[in-house]
Amino acid sequence: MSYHHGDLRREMVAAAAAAIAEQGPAGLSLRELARRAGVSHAAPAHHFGNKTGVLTAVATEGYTLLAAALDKAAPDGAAHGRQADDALLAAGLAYVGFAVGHPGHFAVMFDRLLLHDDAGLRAAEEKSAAALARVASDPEAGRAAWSVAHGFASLWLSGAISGPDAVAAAEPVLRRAAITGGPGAAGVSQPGGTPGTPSLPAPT
Amino acid sequence: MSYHHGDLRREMVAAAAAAIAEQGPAGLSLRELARRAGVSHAAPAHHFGNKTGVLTAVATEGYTLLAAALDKAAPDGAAHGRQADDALLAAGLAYVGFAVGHPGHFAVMFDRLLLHDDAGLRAAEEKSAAALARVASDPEAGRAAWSVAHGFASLWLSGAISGPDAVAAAEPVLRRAAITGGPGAAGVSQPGGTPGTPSLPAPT
DNA sequence: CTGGTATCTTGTCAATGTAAAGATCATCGC
DNA sequence: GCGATGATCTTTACATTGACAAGATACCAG
Repeated sequence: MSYHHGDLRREMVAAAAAAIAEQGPAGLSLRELARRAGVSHAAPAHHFGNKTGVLTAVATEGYTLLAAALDKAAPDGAAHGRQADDALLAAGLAYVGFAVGHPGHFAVMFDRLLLHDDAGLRAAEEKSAAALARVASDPEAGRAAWSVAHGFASLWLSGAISGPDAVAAAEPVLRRAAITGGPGAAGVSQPGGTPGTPSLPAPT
Repeated sequence: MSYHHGDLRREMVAAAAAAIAEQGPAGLSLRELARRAGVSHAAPAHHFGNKTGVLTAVATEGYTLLAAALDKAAPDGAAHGRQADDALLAAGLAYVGFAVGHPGHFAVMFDRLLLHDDAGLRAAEEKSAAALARVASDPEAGRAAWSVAHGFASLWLSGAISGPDAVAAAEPVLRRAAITGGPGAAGVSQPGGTPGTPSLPAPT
């Protein structure tokens, strides 16, 4: 084998995501990864530092993919006017579709013990946070929609909710948990709610 | 050191839940557990078989605790009539409260690779499923409410949503994602139908 | 008291993550 | 062309872990 593999990093991220999808983050073995790529057992360490680095790389790719999926499902202009709720629903379905389509990435993205000071991860996180904010009328509505979609996706991936098609099963649920129009719109909005908190992980 | 510890199994489940809360399921070390309990490194294997067995035991305890929390928050009689939505909200808040109060248990409960054929686990799962079904008007409403609460709790524990108090922060979100009354009720921009009429009473 | 069983220990092994130090290659200045 | 420099990968080594087998100890029924 030649020394330079050429595209080892990218290939390892993909292999890691696949392995995580099958056996969870704990079942990921750096040596197994190296074996499948045909390189020595210490090769991954060079690209990712350590195991957490691999998970961080997978999560970074995940946030980028998620941002793209959200943008595609609910393009910029659609977030205003009467179709705002439609856009939010479309984004929610795209969120679920991303989660079941990339279970390995999804399983890692919300892990508390990632390298949250990694610049690439932060940038990717902000991309998807921006995509979410773009379809939500206000931060609180964003959190609500995010919670529904994230919860359904998590429960589906864990097997707690099952069926033939995740997105099809999610649609009535997302409609049921209807996100009410805006702040102070129908529904029970809060007097003097605290608008403030950011929507992405702060370094705990 | 006397041979019989007395209450080793219970103590280890508690220690495991604490360790998982800090370092995640992957960071759990059976040998470290044994060390802290002052027993030999092979003692855990006798009680739990293997590492997955420990996680299964923690999850079982988690489901039991969750069922108790749900029952306490929304007792049996409250699920009918006009207070049905109140009961659902109370159950949702109790769900979030349980998750942030027992992060170690919660982190393991929805792991796909548990020993799902364990009799104790199955029984505990069904207890909490029954508690959920008791407060939901129909299965689909149950899935919707479950998704919202589960999603918010997961995002909170991951740090994606943060603030001073989880349950207080969850309340407006759960209200926002208002569970509409019955099957076929209004949702997000249903064609022609009555617009979403939130049925939750305003906070006093 | 005795046999049996549950509980725990000791010894061992392969696999893993991580680190240090060396080998190979690619690229750029000259 | 060519040598230096840095990136990529290997080799070697070590501590830790999960799992297994076999033995020691404590409790309990008869």
